[in-house]
Amino acid sequence: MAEKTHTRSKILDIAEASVLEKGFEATSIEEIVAGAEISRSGFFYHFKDKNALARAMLERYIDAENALYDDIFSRASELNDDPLHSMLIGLKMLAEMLADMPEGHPGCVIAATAYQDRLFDKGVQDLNRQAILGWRRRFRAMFEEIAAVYEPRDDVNMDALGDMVSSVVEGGLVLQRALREHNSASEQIMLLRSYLKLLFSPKA
Amino acid sequence: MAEKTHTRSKILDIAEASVLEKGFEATSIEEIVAGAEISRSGFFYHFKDKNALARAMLERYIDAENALYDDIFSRASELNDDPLHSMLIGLKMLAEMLADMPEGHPGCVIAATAYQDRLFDKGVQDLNRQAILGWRRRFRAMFEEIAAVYEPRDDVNMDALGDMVSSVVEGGLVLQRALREHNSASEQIMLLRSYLKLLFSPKA
DNA sequence: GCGATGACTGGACTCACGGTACAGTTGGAA
DNA sequence: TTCCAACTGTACCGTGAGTCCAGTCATCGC
Repeated sequence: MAEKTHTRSKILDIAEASVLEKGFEATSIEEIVAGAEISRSGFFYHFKDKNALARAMLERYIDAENALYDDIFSRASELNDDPLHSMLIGLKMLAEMLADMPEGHPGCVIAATAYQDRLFDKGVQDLNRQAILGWRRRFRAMFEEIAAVYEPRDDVNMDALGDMVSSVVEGGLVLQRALREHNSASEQIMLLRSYLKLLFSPKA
Repeated sequence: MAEKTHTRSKILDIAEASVLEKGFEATSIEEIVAGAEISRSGFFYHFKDKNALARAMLERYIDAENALYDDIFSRASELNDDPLHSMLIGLKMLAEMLADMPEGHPGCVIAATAYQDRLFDKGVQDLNRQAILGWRRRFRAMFEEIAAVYEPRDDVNMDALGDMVSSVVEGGLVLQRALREHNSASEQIMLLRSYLKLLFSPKA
């Protein structure tokens, strides 16, 4: 996602950092333009309003998240041919990555937009929805591949299981933020990993 | 939590409904006073500012959530003496309860305040934190009781496992909100139930 | 060299909303 | 009757989003 201009991407950088730190509403345009060293008019030249900014941020974040998942799980599948084991390796890598991000992970962006609903227009909300549905498909496919090899030990809804990755990440990030602990999200992912290990363990 | 006055609790009712529907920031005082049929001054008579309102809402919500957990898990333990089975019954009841709430569950309140951070004062954030820590202790104790009977099939961090209930509820609610599906949270709880079933299943 | 265009700046303005200040009203308990 | 809690009404301030618009400056095709 090469930005059209340097200024535009600079605005997005500053805005993202500020939104992650204190939320979208609490991030003022004043503050963004000060950080980006531009004028207020300059901001509105690039973004029609705060909604357009939210949309651009969300797009950027979703692309980054998809790239991250692509990277992690392709590296994991290179390390092990078995679909279950490569999934477990991938989740471990994801957990480590989250633990290494001291000031939290942009996953917040999804929850933040979800919880500020009417503040954003339909475009932003659809973007959010489509991203989560994309992750559902992605992980569902991976779980089906695993299930073809290891018969699941419990009868589970595969769509829900696909959603579980997003759910655990988001839930973990909520706790992490509320508790001011920096490892909740990675611990929750390790529990998901534990679940998958048991769910797809070969029958005795 | 009997409210001091009728008006005060009416304000909280209206505010809660509006916050659940569109978020805290998007809920204006103007709108609350119109709904409660009082004057702006009346609002500020009861609440020093929006922060005080948030705090009161959070307190009310946390009390209700605790009462809900008390109710569900005490009923569940009456239905079955075994700690694992009563936990599984309780989670099923929780899932059904969430599925029956068409317009979502106030769990949002926790995530909403978590994601609007700097908007609230330390008091509100601590309230949030203490509530989650309380739930961690509650469920951790229940899981330890189960683990005393059924040796866990995987080595898990018991604090993280205690947190998992809150995490799954919050994560599920985020998805539910973002996807505009009304059963994500209950499905995620059923997956947590499935995990616990496998984790504490008697060894073959 | 010239005009068009893209990327801005500056300033004046409106509006909504949170919040303050304070004087006045009302109904019921002591 | 007096006192107080629970309000109402009005006027006012600051902040931040968003609009409008005139002007600047560099660059690129012609």
